[in-house]
Amino acid sequence: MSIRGTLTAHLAKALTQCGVDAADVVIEHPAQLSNGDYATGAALQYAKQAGIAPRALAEKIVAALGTVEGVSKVEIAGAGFINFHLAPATLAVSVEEARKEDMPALRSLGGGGWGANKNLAGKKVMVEYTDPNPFKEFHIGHLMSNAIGESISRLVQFSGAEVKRANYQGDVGPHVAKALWGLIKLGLDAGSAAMLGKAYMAGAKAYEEDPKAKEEIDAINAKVYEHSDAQLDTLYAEGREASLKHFEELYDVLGTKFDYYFFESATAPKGLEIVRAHPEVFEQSDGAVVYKGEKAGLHTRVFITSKGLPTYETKELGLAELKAETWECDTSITITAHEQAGYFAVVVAAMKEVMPEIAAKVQHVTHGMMRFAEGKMSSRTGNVITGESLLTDLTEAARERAKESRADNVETLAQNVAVAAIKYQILKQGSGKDIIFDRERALSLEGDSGPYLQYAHARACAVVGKAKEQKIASMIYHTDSPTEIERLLHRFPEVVASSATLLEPHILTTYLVALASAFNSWYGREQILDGTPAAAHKVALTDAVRRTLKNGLWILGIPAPERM
RNA sequence: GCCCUCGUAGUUUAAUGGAUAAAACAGGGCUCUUCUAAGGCCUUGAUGGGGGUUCGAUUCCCUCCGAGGGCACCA
Repeated sequence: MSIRGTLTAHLAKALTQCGVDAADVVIEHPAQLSNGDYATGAALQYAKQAGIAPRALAEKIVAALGTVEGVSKVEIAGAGFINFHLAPATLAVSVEEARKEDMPALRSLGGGGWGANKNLAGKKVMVEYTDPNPFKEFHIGHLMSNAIGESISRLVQFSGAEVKRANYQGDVGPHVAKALWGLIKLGLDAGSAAMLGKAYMAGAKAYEEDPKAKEEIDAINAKVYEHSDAQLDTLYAEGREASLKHFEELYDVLGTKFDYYFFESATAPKGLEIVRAHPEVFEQSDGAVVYKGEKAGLHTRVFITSKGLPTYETKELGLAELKAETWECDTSITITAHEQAGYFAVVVAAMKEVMPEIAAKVQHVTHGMMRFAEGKMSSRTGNVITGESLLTDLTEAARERAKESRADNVETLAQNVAVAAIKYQILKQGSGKDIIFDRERALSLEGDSGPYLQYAHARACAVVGKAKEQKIASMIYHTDSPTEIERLLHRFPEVVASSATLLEPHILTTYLVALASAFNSWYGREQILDGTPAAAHKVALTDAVRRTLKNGLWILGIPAPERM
């Protein structure tokens, strides 16, 4: 049993002995390490029920607890908190665990077993994220969805579930028609991703401003659905391929590998079939087919337009069925921006009526929008900032530093640092809030940042490597009085577990910075390879930090270079 | 108008209802002839207003103010 489990069991028993009927026993990690490794406010919580003062109850509880194996000290603090300090030997177990070699079976999980849990063992989870649209730019929102989705996928994997990554892309619809219109009018090359972006911008602008262009674009849209124009189909195929190929290059840099790709061209007919098969659910209204969300406390949305074309809502129903046919899972998570929450709620309400088994598995995770700190709305060139240009700019900034690093490959390091900078800024905060992206801050590559974590990891790697070279032993002495580092290391698996349960990568991010900071501070104070017998212990500790940062960064989807 | 998020140092973010509200950046001052200075050390500074629930509220409830998003043929 874990030390946490042991503590909870002992505490529950002690509370009962004190005559307290405790519904739940809460054990937390004190924010301040000086307050111990675990703590409970049970005495405060149940003082009223017990009819005595909190501190008096705390003393009774501590007396009833007796000795708990693995705990070296129990103290009462503040208003009546009971703080538990773990024995050095208990902490040493965690440190050794952190240093264990990866088990081959777990190697595919990046860092291996340290920090993993079995909370979702045997479960199958599909995570859909990124979702860029071919023919359009890969924008900041896609970068956000990608960073969050990848990290959630990995958290779920670290919880023992089998995960499949899915990417859903809009390869039909008005935006495609706009891009095709632009390609034709401007005579651009459909084989170039950059030209596609240009064509789309032109088409989108004309659609708003020119009624004739709008008519033409609508006609193209219909033709693409119907495949009624061979020439158009050829152009379409060329553009689609170029776009998808380009996205693939970005996924490679970002560290995502999708298992399934779904396309609107496939979900649209499927969705239409579903909607048409359920006239009792979807109603006719002003020539369109709608779902009246009011019956579920929501609002009405159009599923099939009066022109007979499926909307995104209908395609989403088709997607849900397509996913279920492709891979049967227990949970299907979709990551989108918060602006789609209202739309998604209506789709799920409709889904509950027409395919309840599938609807029951659906989970929607939303994130805020990325906005830019004032006065920094455009990139140097004056264009809108795309996800790609942001990456390019960050890589350029990182390259200057990388040139003076120890990296074998400057370009690779620069790219890794850039990915770390951007992903960190996305993952460091809780979901729901808009992300204010400050490019100056991100480009500085200092302080509370992805590169900070990478640097601490690389530094730990260097020390461990040097120790190996000098054939210095590496082992933990249980007699040593534990430092902040051991105590933080012990928390890692629990942090990963709660981060995974809440699907909140920022919990892990916050923890890793605390660990890296404690390590850097200790590094500044201590000479690790000091030629004394104590060096063995310090090397082991450094090794455990290295491994924890490595696994933690892996979960965040941030590369962990060994030299920089 | 209705619905969904969100208001914490100058700025960007932390804080499963708990302890002295934690960091980073920016500002000021130190620190590489010792293992990586993308580092370390010192220093100034905050819970939008008002009620309520609670032993205890940044956290939960109500209200006001403010920001962002959504609400029929876009995705």
